[in-house]
Amino acid sequence: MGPVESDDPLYGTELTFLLGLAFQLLLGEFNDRVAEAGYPDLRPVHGLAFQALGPAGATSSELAARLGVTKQAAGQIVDDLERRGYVRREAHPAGGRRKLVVLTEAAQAHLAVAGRLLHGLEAELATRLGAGGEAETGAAELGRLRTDLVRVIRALAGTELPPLRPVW
Amino acid sequence: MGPVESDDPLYGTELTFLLGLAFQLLLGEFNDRVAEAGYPDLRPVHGLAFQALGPAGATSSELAARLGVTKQAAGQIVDDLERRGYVRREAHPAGGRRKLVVLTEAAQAHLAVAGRLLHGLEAELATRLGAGGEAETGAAELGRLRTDLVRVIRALAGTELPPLRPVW
DNA sequence: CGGTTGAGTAAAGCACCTTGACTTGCCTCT
DNA sequence: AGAGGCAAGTCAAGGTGCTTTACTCAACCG
Repeated sequence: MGPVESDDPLYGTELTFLLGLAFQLLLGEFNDRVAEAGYPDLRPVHGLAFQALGPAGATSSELAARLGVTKQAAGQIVDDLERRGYVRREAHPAGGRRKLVVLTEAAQAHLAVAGRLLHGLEAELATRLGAGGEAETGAAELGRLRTDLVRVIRALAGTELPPLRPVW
Repeated sequence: MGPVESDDPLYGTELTFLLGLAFQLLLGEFNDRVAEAGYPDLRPVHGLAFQALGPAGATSSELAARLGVTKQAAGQIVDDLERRGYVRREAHPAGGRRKLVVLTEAAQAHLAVAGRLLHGLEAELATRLGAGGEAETGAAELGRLRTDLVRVIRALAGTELPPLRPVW
């Protein structure tokens, strides 16, 4: 039988530290799998950009606001993704200097793959958690964790959520 | 009565995203308070360095290993902290080229303040969570969250924990 | 029409880290 | 003792990903 978590030295460490470590480990594992799945040079911010653009596309200034970066930084990200065939700049229906940045099929394929990988990873995690021999299933534990995290986020941020940014 | 979290649109988002957002919000709040408490230019990595050095001090190569960076980067951090009076380089008892990096009283005072701020923040969070009107107290919820996080971390990393690094 | 607004871009700077190359003190092996 | 190796520390250069500053260009509005 493994260590009981209340005996684990980790249990006494700061909540912030635990959150950071869990996030880092999960994101790192996800990123490794994304790389293995044929996207070695797509960083998490690229996936976030794909999500922020969405099926309808957006201008790069809108993208900047959604990612929480300057419009210059967003422009560089779009340049990079365009060069690699993940987005196109099209004429914007509203005219002006505006350009509509839209996802190519390559980006949509990546989104689908990334979604599968995320869910697969979470399912694996549930299995590993459930294998401890406790009465509770891993899936139930992850559901509870998710609920608690949502409550913490709402307590800290209210209804308006900030963009997820690289942490320090 | 506030929104029930299973109705919250956040509930459907990825676990990784929730972890990242919770971490970012909590760390950001902590960092703001550290700045207000008189340490406007101490970043989280500096606090981690203080913890990694500990009461006995360490060489900068040891510090590098504990922070998960190159020894050059650790050397720069030590240079910076030394210039600002938070650490001193002393002769190492084991001799050689080694130098023992030790905390000054300023750093120890900072560690004490940071510890108070972290615990205060967590206590506030517990109060806010408990104010929802549910049967469960905020402190109980945070204890459960902590337990779940420890289990997730152990499932992903095993017994050897990697250093906490900036995330992407 | 002149002025303002806002999207996009270009250039430079900066924070923070890496890789590469080197010096220096000690230890080991013959 | 002397040669070689090893590990700590340090210089120097490079690179990434962002910001700040400054500009151009298109539409709108009085």
